[in-house]
Amino acid sequence: MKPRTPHTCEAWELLLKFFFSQRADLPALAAEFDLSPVQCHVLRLIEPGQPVPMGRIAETLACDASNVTGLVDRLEARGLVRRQLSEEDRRVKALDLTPTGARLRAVVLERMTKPPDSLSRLSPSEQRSLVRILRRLLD
Amino acid sequence: MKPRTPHTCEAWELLLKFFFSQRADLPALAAEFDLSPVQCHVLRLIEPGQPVPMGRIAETLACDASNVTGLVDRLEARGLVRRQLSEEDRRVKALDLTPTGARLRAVVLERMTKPPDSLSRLSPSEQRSLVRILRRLLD
DNA sequence: TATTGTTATACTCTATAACTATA
DNA sequence: TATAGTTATAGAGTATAACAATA
Repeated sequence: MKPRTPHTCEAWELLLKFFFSQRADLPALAAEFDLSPVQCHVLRLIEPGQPVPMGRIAETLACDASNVTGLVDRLEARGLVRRQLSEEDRRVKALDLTPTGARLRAVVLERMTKPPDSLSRLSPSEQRSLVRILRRLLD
Repeated sequence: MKPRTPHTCEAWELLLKFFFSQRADLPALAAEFDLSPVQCHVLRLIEPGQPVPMGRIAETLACDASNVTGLVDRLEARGLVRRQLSEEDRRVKALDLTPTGARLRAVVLERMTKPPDSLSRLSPSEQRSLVRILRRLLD
């Protein structure tokens, strides 16, 4: 009896392999901006003008809330983010980008979203298929 | 004038999004075996019976060689890996798995390569396309 | 001289536990 | 009592620089 989805495991193995092959670039990329990979991640999570509660950052990073304190301390010391007290619930502190932070975020994202050469080498039709499949994957 | 590969950036954005959505699971997965994500990575890089020079680990991890010393110290203290002096070049120390390490590696890999549900939900033909494209990507 | 791995040092990331202020 | 964030503490990952042994 054949399994119903014989290619699932292979697809996952290939994705992992691709993931690991790209992973090595992230620290160097972050370092270009004097950021750690996690700091990049945090910057990415805050869209300008849309403050995010600190607890939500911890949740998305899947880390303890206490880490976010130090993480934000460092970003705030560099003038990239601001802590805002929430009106509704005064326990909550929401993070917003400073103008400097918003500019840096834009540059970092621009740099991060530059596709690797391997992707550019795919044919247009392969790229279209990949986009279609990834959209389904992320639903 | 249209760019030649209009879907490249979108494909990359989607891949990044997928990576980040999966990334959060790795620390928890590693923790199931009392390993850090990087320790998992190192275990993964050593195939049983095929010793790997420490320098090659540093290279693959894209980190400084000095980190590998401590990393391996901890794995060795747990009886998972062994340092072997190379015959040809006595400066080189090659890493090999102990029987315990080889067993743990197998279990970790088995667990890591279990595809996420989102992948299983793709149709067989979508999975075949994905595999084909990823193979090209990794060439 | 150059290279492999180690040591010393400093900083960041991470978790746990105890704490403060608010709900 | 419960929750959001902080502080204190400890362990692990990371880089730089100086070092030993070997090439």
